[in-house]
Amino acid sequence: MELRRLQYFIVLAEELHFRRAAARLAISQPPLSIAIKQLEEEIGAPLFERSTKLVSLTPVGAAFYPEALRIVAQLDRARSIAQRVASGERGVLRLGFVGGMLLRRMPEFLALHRRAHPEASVILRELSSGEQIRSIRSGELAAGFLHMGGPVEELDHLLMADEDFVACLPSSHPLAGAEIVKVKVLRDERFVMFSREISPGYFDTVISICAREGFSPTISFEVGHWLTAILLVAKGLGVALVPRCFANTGLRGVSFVELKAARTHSLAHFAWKRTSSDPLLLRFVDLVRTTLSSRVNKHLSD
Amino acid sequence: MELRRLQYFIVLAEELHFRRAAARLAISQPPLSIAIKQLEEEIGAPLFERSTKLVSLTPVGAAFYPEALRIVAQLDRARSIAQRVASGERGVLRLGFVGGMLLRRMPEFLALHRRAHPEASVILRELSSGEQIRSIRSGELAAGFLHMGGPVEELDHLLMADEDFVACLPSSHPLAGAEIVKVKVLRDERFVMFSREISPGYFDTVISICAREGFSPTISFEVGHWLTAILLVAKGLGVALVPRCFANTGLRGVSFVELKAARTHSLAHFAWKRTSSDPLLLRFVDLVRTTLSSRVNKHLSD
DNA sequence: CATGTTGATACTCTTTATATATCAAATGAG
DNA sequence: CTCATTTGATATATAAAGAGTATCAACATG
Repeated sequence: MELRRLQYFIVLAEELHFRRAAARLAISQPPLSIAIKQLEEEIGAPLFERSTKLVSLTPVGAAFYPEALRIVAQLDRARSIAQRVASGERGVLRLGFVGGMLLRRMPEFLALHRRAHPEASVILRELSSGEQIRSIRSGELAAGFLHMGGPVEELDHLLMADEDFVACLPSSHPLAGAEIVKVKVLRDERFVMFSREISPGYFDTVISICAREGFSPTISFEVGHWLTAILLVAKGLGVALVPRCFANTGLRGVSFVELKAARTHSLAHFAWKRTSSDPLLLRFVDLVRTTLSSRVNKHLSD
Repeated sequence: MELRRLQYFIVLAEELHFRRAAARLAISQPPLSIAIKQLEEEIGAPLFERSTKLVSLTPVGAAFYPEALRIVAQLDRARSIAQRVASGERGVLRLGFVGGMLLRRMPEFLALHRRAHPEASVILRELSSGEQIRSIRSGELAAGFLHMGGPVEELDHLLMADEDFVACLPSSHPLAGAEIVKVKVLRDERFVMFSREISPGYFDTVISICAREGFSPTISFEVGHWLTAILLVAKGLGVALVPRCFANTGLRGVSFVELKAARTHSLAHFAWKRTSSDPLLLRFVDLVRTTLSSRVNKHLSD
């Protein structure tokens, strides 16, 4: 069953006149006669009753007409959906993120994206950086907010944040009110760390900060989520070294104190597959890039 | 947008492998590549991501796939509906009838038809014989149960009933209990008649029955519906001469008495347009014809 | 580095669709 | 009643599109 024949049928069913229908279709009359005949053969029954002076729909033709209309409508719908996905108006954007990104500019990017593409949806998955890299390369994720140790094959990335570390102390801690402390004064504290499995980069960075100051931290807890870590500190169960952005959590019971000469930074990245052609992703990358370069630092709360 | 391309797209989306998909489609691989390329041009965006070792759907292709499936499904549906209408399984049968036919075998035919074609629907319109003939010739009705004065151009018909007339008297009438009466004894009664406008054949027949007996009936009421006529008789407002089948109404207050030597019959017909090819009508004509010739006289109540 | 995949391309041939010209049947005007 | 006109169907030639064969470049594998 060819689509052209359906179009011919629809027009003829509306005109009930071969020559007029042919004119509307911008073809000559004979091919129309032939096409209708072929359609009737395929269905196995006449669709029109012809006399030299009158063309009318048979009951079969009358039943077929609305169905033919639906086919054409469905076809337009399919084309339109595909084109809207292609233009980035519509579609699904799968993004990974490590929890800390919620304290950086990620929510701002999401809000801008929603405003720019109200028909599009976003699926967020909280994953470690390593898992994100795997998922992005396999195509499971379109992009991710993560920490990259160095360049990764196939991935492009943007630097979202370059932050130094601050100490995260319970408010009850004697140093909680200090302006700035040396890392060394924390040598006898017990440390709450992100699990090395989840975030090896963070783990190693903290270890190296301490090592530079001449001690190896005593680890009381290794946790898998940043909220857990901060809460443990708030409960007085340890201290932590965290990127500065965590100072924005607003959680009670914790204080953040500048570290003297930490000299080690936390790099936050936005990364995606270089070869991807997903239009929504391309738009999102543009959005992130232009927003970052415009150096607007306001944070949208949602 | 050609349908074949859609089929190709669907198979390729499922196989994600040009050669396998081409094999499943029973074509060679190059035309498949070309067809997909054309489809992509029409949509305006790539549907597949190709590498020498891996074919995968782009987001556009993934969004297009279920829509393409729906198109094909809708197409099958359209074809199937048309074919079921063609086979008479499905469709609409528009029938006219004059009221009295409900007391003849018309309900039986309808019941048989419903049993034979449970998916088909029937639209019934109570119309005078003349209106039915016009509607059948114009195609508004497929057929009708009516009284035909004689052969009608374009129409075929079957004789459904050939009944003599009986007298319809109020139960309170002195002759109500009689076995048989002469028409002449009704000469001083007042007659309830079907309107000549609605049913000229009936009107003229009754007049001629009376005329043969040497009188002209006094008409008290002309009514448009058989129920009205019988009810008026039941209320004692007149008598009527009616085809025998009306004795089956079961209404209280009326008695039916045989007429001696009425010699005039009421012919009930089933008529349809000779040139019609509506499969449901053809089935129904067959049904009526075979049922009539099988001489089964039982009436189905529903 | 040779070999066997993959999908894309070039070219030919067949099929299909279309247009022009024409026909038979029916209608309407004179 | 006759002739011109209109209807949809048909015949034939031409142009477009589809499919097949052969081949290519890119990549993976041993």
